[in-house]
Amino acid sequence: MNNAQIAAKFEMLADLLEFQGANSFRIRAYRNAARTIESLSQQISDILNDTSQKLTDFEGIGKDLAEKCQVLVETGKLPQLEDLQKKIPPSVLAMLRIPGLGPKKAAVIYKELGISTLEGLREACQDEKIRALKGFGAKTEQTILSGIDLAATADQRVYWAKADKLVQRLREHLESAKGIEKLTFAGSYRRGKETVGDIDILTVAESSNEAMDRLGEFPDLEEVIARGDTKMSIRLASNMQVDLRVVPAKSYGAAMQYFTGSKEHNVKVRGIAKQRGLKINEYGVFRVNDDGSETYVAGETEEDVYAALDLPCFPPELRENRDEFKLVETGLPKLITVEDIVGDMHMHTDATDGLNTLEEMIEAGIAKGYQYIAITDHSKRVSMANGLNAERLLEQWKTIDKLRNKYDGKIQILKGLECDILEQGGMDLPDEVLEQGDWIIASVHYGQGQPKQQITDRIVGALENPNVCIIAHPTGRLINRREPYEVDLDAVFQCAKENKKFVELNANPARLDLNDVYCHAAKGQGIPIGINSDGHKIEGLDVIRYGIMQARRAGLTKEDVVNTRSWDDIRKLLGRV
DNA sequence: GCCGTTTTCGGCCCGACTGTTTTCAGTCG
Repeated sequence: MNNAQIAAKFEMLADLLEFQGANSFRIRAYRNAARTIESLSQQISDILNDTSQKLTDFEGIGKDLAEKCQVLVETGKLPQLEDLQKKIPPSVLAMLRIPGLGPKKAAVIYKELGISTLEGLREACQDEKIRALKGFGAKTEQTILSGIDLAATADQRVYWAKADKLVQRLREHLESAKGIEKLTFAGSYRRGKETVGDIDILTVAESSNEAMDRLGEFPDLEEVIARGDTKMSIRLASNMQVDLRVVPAKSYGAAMQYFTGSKEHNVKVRGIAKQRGLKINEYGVFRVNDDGSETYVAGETEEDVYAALDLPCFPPELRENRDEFKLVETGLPKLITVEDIVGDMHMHTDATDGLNTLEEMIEAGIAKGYQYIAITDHSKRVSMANGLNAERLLEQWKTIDKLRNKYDGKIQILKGLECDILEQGGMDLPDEVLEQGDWIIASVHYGQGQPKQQITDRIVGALENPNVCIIAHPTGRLINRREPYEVDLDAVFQCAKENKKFVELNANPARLDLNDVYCHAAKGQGIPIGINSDGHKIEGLDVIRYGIMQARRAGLTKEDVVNTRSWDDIRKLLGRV
């Protein structure tokens, strides 16, 4: 049983306990543990087998949950969870996804009416049975009814890149309103998470009514969910929820801090404030006086808010309560920026499945101001993409030789290849061909469903090939679409380290592979990470910034990344000079 | 259920909005 599966069991247990009305802190403990487990770069099973480590060393995992992890790893089951599932049909949990219907109300519906499915709930609403329950009314019944269809799609999160397009439109729309003095998009969008579930907007405005009216005029609006004096929530036709908060200028920084999150980061910050006799909320930092009154200490800027707690202003990407508070002692890392990138080392041309010619891609690289690019078309196994055989590849490299004269002094053009790692293991093209290139990427495209050992052996084998420089998209995951393959990344990292090889952070917004947790782990091992576009057309080169966002979440600095260096320095890293 | 430089017990973040209430519980973020 892997970490994701263990975390899912704990989440399920938390859901069921919540439904039962259990102690809320106990429920939180399960959820915290699930989060911790999901962000571990090592498998729980490996930690259990390693006598030098204890599960209880990890935050949020105590004696009890460590034992439950062990039971899950050994048996794949959790007796406590199975007992609960016997009492509560899993289908009732679907009710919790209906906006406005939480565990308390759902429990009443289940207990009083015996309803356990969304269909049963729909019928009860239509028969006006829900409004008869204590604490319910006609309005609640209507909310539930119209929320049932939403429940199916409610927790769909969109790629950050897609959220960004929406944010730009919202920004333009709101900025044209009169009296909006400040405007920030907070939440997971600001933290640069790979996916975004809703949009949080924060403003300082002369009139909150005008700001809200303006949001109400947004063309994609489907419904206004709530609107009060300072807060408004709307749902767009795409089902995306947008929340707007209007705050006073002296609270703007505090509100930014508060609404940027993450929730877990803020819980920690609040705890630190409390230890110091301070209170922090979206309006500011306050000193709690002996008589119970409160004095405003800070709140105008985020820097002020953190400074009031003797904390540095954490970059939003680090605010996950992973290890950012521990980093304070040694100083926060200076996170990488788009400007640090001096080359792109993974792209395709129309020789295979790209849309633009070799020269067009080179010109695009020059337009980006890069020192170098690597042309890395597919190898022959990827027949669907018209992959290159030895003859066509060598022909392309000859052309590059000629183009190097033409573009001398403007950009370095590396002879590269994205060479397929074959299903049975081994590289798609022979070593005597590969060794004539500058930059060989190895990647898996076929046999993604193979067992862990087999697929790991293939990747490790590729890294041991002296011609290979880097593993592209090492887990193969596609966000929201395809799970990662069952690769043992510990073994991959170990091998990369021993052989002075690199791993890729593929910047395509659907891949972002490696993810933040594994990039952080690779950095910890001292393995350089290449952030590449995998562009299949000129505009495809623009995705680098999504990769940078992910890299920042992993705490990467310029020094951790391959293509912030000159090509000569990269060759040194590879031990080739 | 977790955690500890006041603590091994008694805390565990906190405010806005809605609906159903006559002062508050539930939900959400």
